Amino acid sequence: MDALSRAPPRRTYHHGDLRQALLEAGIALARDGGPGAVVLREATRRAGVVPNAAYRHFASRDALLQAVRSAALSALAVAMERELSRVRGAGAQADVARASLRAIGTAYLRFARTEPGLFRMAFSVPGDPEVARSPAMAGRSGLNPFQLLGVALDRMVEAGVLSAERRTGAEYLAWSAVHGLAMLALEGPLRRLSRADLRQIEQRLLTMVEQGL
Amino acid sequence: MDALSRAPPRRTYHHGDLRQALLEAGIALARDGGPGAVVLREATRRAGVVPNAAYRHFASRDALLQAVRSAALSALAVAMERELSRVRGAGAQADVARASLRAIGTAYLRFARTEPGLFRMAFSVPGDPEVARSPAMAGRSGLNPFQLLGVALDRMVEAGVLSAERRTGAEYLAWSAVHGLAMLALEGPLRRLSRADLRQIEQRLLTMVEQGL
DNA sequence: TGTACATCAGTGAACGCGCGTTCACTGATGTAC
DNA sequence: TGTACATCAGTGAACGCGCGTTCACTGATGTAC
Repeated sequence: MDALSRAPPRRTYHHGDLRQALLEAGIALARDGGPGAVVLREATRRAGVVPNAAYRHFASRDALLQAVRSAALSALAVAMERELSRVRGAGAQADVARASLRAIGTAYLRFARTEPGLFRMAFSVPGDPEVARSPAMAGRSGLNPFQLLGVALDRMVEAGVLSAERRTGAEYLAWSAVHGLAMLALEGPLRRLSRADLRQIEQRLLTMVEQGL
Repeated sequence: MDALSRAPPRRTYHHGDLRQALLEAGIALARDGGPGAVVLREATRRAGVVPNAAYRHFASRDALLQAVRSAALSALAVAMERELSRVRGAGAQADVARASLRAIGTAYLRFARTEPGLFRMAFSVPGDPEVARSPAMAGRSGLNPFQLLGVALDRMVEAGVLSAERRTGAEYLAWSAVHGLAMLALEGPLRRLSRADLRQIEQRLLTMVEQGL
């Protein structure tokens, strides 16, 4: 256990890229265990370094936490982009627009299911900037998850599927629905649902959003 | 500070109703601070009792936590019932049904806004039984929040506003939407929204659910 | 090419923290006769 | 009505835990001349 989590002894006095190593250790910790599992001392252990060495690279535990959170948001953005890329090419503009929104939602829900630790990291950490502009939180496109959702909604307006009036604040509505299901399934009362049932509900939820927006 | 949180010294050796006192202290702690703030030692301090005395009444910290969680769910149920009682009497069956569902949602969102600590207590605690039948989680009607939602949806079917087919699992969809908004507004990226903006989004969300179901 | 020295990135040891929980105890209460 | 004694509900003292963080340090690196 412990031996596995320790890095092999270094031959050099300097680490090389401790900051990156700590960040990666933090991400690994978040992955299985969520925010609470991101423990500074454990990250240094994994990097094969003495605890206080972390302070050369992060001002505090919270600074590390924020860095991991950015990475989690970025991973979500990438997952969304991947799902979006499967939509392109298909039929009429309206259909593409709708499918794009759905892809965003699908990716969000799948991310929550397959990376619960990172998902909680991304959204249930006191992270100060609401949805900051930092590229650290973005995907390849340079857009963060919230911005990707916004673009998808814009496309729906362009395609004439969503009125400009209803467009305003629509990200909050769509986001809420999808986020709520993710949370309830993750650590709420829907935890015990079978994966099949859950998937079905996910699809119905996305349909509800599509029709209700 | 500390003096305030300590109970006046007892005159009797026995407390009288320590279990209840600990539970109430736990609720107070949850109220401002959420689950993490429910600390066994602090609860005993407030009850004016030595830390380990708690173990006569709760097997562990987690047992206390679960009791507080039940109380939080019960409080939510009561809030829903209160909002529901304002609907009765009005017009056509269909309208009443729709208004009832909306009342449930409104109460849920308001509870999250006005009692954030209890809200988090109710839903982000590892509480084992998914939505248990325990009366400790219920309101005056004997129904817990989830069951109240179910009844409201049933009424919509009776009123012909919702098809039986779409009824199945509809609680998950409605619940998700409302829960997601509550969470995002509470500790997520929507935290900084003004209360007025938030209320407006809440209403739009409820409309989306109504139309999308 | 070689040396002096400032700067950087680690080490080693120690802190205080408050927590949940266990142990052996004692004061108070209520029940049987 | 009075007493003996089991049971109950508190006390007192102590534990180990792992954490984040601070301090004074030293080994390695790179830059100026």
